[in-house]
Formats: sequence, C-alpha cells, structure tokens
Amino acid sequence: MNPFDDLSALVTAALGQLQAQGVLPEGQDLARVQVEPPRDAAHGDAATNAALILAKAAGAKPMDIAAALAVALEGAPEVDAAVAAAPGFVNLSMRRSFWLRRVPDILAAGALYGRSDQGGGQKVNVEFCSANPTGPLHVGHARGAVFGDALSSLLQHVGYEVTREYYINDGGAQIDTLARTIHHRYREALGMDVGPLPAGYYPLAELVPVAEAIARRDGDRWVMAPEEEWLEAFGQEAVQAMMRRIKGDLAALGIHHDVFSSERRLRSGGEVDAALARLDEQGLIYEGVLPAPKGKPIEDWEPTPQLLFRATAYGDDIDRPLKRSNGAWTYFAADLAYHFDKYERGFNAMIDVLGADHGGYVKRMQAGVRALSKEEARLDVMLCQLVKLMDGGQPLKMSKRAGRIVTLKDVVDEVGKDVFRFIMLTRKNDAALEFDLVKVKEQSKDNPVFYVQYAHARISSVFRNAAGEGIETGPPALMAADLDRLSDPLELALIRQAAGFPRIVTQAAEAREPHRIAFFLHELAGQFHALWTTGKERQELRFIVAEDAGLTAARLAMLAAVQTVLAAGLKLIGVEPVEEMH
RNA sequence: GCGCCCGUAGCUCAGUAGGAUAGAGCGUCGGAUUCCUAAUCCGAAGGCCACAGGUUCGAAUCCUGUCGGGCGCACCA
Repeated sequence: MNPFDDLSALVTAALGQLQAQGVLPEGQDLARVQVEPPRDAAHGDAATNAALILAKAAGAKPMDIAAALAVALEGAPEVDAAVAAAPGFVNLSMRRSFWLRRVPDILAAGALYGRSDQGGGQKVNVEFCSANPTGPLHVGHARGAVFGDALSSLLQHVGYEVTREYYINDGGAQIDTLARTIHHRYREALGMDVGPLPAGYYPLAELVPVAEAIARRDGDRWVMAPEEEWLEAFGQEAVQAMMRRIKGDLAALGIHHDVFSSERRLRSGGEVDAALARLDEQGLIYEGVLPAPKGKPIEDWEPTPQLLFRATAYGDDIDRPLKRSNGAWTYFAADLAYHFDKYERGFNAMIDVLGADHGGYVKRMQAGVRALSKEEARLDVMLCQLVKLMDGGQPLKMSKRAGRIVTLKDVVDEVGKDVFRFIMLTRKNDAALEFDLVKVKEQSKDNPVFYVQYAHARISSVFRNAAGEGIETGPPALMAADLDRLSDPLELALIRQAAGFPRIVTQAAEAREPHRIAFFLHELAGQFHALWTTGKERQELRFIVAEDAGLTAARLAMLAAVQTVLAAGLKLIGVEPVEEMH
C-alpha cells in the first residue's frame, strides 16, 4: 500500500545483488538505509542513502557503491532511471505506471487507506483530558483533548488496539469544597439568607440546579446536619453534574472516551494498598525525610518523616512522598494505583497526555510504572504546551475570580468543531500555541481547515457536474478507467502526493505527532487547487473533457482518489469533509 | 539553584527519526475570473535556522556551553 515500502524492497533487492556479486560484504546492517522522497523533486521520486551508510563497512568509496547500486536498480521493474549523485545518493525515477496504479489502490481502500498493522494489535491505553471535575472545560484542556483523540485515531489506523481513557480526579480535598459549595447553594435554595459565596468556593452555575434538586428531594434535613453526614454524598452529586457537563463539552468536539476511571473508587477500593504492596515487596518503599525543596522557600516547611517511594531507583531526581502528614494518600499514590490498574487490565503500553504544567510529574510516574510492572509496561507522556489565549492581539488572562473563563463550549459554539480541532493540530504538541479569539472568529475564512475542506468540496462539485452531463461516475466506471491517459506532470505530482499518505500516517503514528496529518492535508489540497486553476488557463487540463470520455474517466478516477485521501486524513483528525462550501 | 520544553522570514508556525539549493500561511508588492465554486491560483521581496564550540561524508536536526522565553521544583490536583 505504501509506495515507499515497494521502493525499499527494490533497494534491498538491489543491495542483495551487490552482495552476491561481491561488491558489498554479506551481513550488513541495513537498519539505517532509507528510501525517501527527495526534498527537491528534480532528484526524482525517491532517493536512498544506502551507499553512504554502507561505504565504511565495505571499505569502498560511497560514489563507487552508489554507481554500482544505480546499475543494479536500473534493471529493476518499473524503474525509469537510477543515477548516483554526490556524495553518494542514488536517485530513483519510476515509470508512470508505478504511480498510476496507486489510484485504484486508493479507491479500493477508501477510508481505510493508509491503514497498516505496524501496531500488531498491541493494546495501548491513551489517557487524555483528565480535567478536574470542578468546572467546565476551557480552551487549555481542549488542546490535550483534541491531541489525545487524534493520536488515538492515528494509532488505531496503524493497527493498535486503543482505549481512550479519562481519569476523574474525584478523590481530593477539592471535592470537599465542591460539596460545601453545594451545601451553601442548597441552603440558598431553601430561601435562607446565606450571604455571598465564601472565598474559595466554586461559583459554578451548574451547581445551583444540583442543590435545588436536593432541596426539593430532602427538604431541610441537611441544614443543621454535621458535615460528615452529607459531605461525601453532596460531593458525588456535584462530580456527576460536572462530568455530565464535561462529557457534553467533549461530545461537541466529537470526542468520546471508552473508559472513565474514578480516583475515589481506587482509593476506597483498596487498590492503593495493592499497588504499594507490590512496590514494598521490591523494597521500594521506606520511611524517610526529604531534603528541603530548593526553589521558593516554604514558610512552614519542617523536616518530617514520610512514607516514600524510591523513585530514584528508576531515574527520578528525588524519592516521592506517598502519604500526607494528615495520613491520607497523596495524589501520586492514587495515580500509582491507577497506572497499576491499567497494567493489570493488560496495557503494557500507556500514553498520558498532560499539560506542560505537569512536566515535573513525568519522571516519577514513569518510574512508578516501570517498578509496578517490573519493567514490562512502558509509560509515555506527551506534554501539550499551554494555550496562549489572545484577544485581538492582547494576551487574555483567565481568572476564575473575575469570571473571565473562556470555556471550550463558548469557543466551539462560535467557530465550530472543525475549525477548532484543526487549529489545535496546526502546532506541534510541545510548542506553545497562540489562540486568538478575535482572529479565529473574524478571519475564519483564512483558516487552513477551509482550504482543505474546499478542495474536498470542489471535487464533489466536479462529480456533480459530471453526473449532470450524463457521465458515469460510479466506482465501477472509475476503477475501469484507463489511467494511462494521465500524463501531465501536474497530474502525476498530485497522485504522488496522495499516494504519500500511508507513509505520513506511519511516521505520524511512530512520532506520535498527529499534526503531521493536518500539514499533509494542507499540502495535498494545495496541489489540487493549483491543478484546478491551471485548468482555467489551459483548457486541455480541465477535468471534464466533453469530447474525450476516456480522458475524463481517468481524471475523475484521479480526483476520486485525491478526495478519498482528503476524507481519510480529515477523519483521522476528526474533521468533517464537506460536499460544498456555503 | 536544579529539571523539562521552546528559540527558524515582519507575524504565526512546518521542516518528513542526520541528507542535496531551509518551506508554508498571514502580512507587503505585482498579476490571473466568458469557462468544473476566486473561501482559489501565479509571481516578487523577505533568513548568520538565538550564539559559540564539538561529533561526521553531511547538522536547523545529535552532544557541550552561553544567552533569551515558558513550565515545574515536600505533605495540591
């Protein structure tokens, strides 16, 4: 399916010939040999560095090997030309047929184009967007959400069995505050004069109906009741309400998690003890005193003995506390239990998508996973840099107190999920992303997502016109088209680009960089638009040629292939292809 | 002070696991629409890839150091 796999096979075969001829020694390591598209199209369809890699071990000059390799490749099927180039590349040009037969490949594969089994069905757990249930999602959360979702799709496409997972942080002190906020609203709902919301409580509109419902259901029975009697129940009602909101926000982005795990259930279910026992048996837990932290001085710091995890045994900088001075497990202890739980559910590959402000957390968690799984499982952490929210070129500071929270829902309602998702993927995850509310709204026509969707829509338009002229446009007609009629360099370049999709998918998945899909689609759309406009200047390049049904069929097949790749790529990043713009 | 991330065109950013003459969008300037959607296309200008060393056939990419920016640095999540 991937043309460059075919080309790699050609090069490997040619190298085998050279070995048989004694030009190259046997048993060379070919791992570093690459066959990739050259940056400069004038160098042909592909270039290999084989001669440069193998020269030293062979004790020969790179150019000599390259020359021999070029001769061997000249004899390979579908090779039009193979030439050695300084300092030792071999440039390959393929016959037209090599590229033309990608068109039926693409048409046959449809939305599955680019799929591979490189993952071998391995189970991967992708945890992303585990925002605290203490408020609606904001724009910063959404970056990790879009990234995690697109990465999951990408990994599925290359043959991993992916589980999208959300960790609900419903076990900490913040939930108690949430519960007290409910209690305050509850007394308010009963008509009591409760005064303004105390400092530190959550001024969330979502909590009011929750409190009102309790008031209707239970009357005043909790008003004077001691906190222990209602704290947990109120907290859980609040969490459920917030999670409904969060799930709704995510659904508006087209994101659906497979599994929601509760921190509270881990804590109460004895799983923390189980995980720590596992560490204890390896001698990785001890009672100790940590040195004073280096950074800002902490006023009430005093050296106290704590239960510690020996994270330094696995590369962390210091050992990490498991228990707080009040006796409760730390967040880290619960998270250890959570990741142990993932391991026990069969995940040896875990990916956590976190905000960059959690960067300091990575080493200890990776240490924990290695220890808990006894080196069987591996945790990768993808950090998403924070979103710099701008408002017409001015930085926008978000402040819960001032009520200036830009919620995800507000933005998505305004610009739509497709624009939002695409923008989130037009930056590498570890680079800061500038998100200007004004620009995104006002200049949405300049947004790259429209550029790509427009290409898709234009192709749909061609098919509508073709059908209107009575031209057969169904799959059988397209598959039967004589593609040899396609000969213009612009057409072949377009097919080459479309056929590059499987390679991009593979690389994006390996590098875990879904943004590469977005950039690829932009390029493909650009080549298509260029060809379209050329048809305005050169009549003979128009897609529908009234007097030549064979040529028209070939061009329609080509367009169908391009549209298929556009749709497949957009699907991977969760953006809708459209039939027409409006 | 320590750790992680970033530094590429005026601006926002790519740069295909080290490849050949570093790219795109926006902005600026100049062109293209009887004709499949101009939400498009073509061209021009614009660069000491932060800086200095190193590794090698080859470095924006890897290593070391410096400068600049972001994030983090017991018992929060």
